[in-house]
Amino acid sequence: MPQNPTGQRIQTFYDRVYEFVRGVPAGRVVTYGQVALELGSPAAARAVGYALSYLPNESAVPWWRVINAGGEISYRNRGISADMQLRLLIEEGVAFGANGKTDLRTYRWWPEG
DNA sequence: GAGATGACGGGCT
DNA sequence: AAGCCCGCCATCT
Repeated sequence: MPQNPTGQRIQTFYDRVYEFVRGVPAGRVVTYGQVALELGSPAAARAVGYALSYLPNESAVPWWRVINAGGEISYRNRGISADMQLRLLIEEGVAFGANGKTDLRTYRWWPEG
């Protein structure tokens, strides 16, 4: 983990991504761009996805509740992980249509609200 | 410091 | 509607 000269732990952008995502309740979702926005870097959606790519599937951080702006599962069909994400969300009550999309107006979560 | 990397996003064809 | 293209960002070499 990165540290400053005095040995104190530096909170990187990635750390802040994990912190924010941990606050997303079951049955709700957020988008990559939204997380970036909430963290103060509106255009860092890509970096958000990159940060989540380092998490193991069994992470305490609910990475599966983060989807793209189109209401779809991303992950580029990389192995079984995309299927796992879809399954986990459905188990939590997030409905997906035959087009593979969910309704963000219904399931999107915003902090403090 | 320049170049590469990506689970993105929006605009244009 | 489905791609393609390009800008953006944090990190790592």
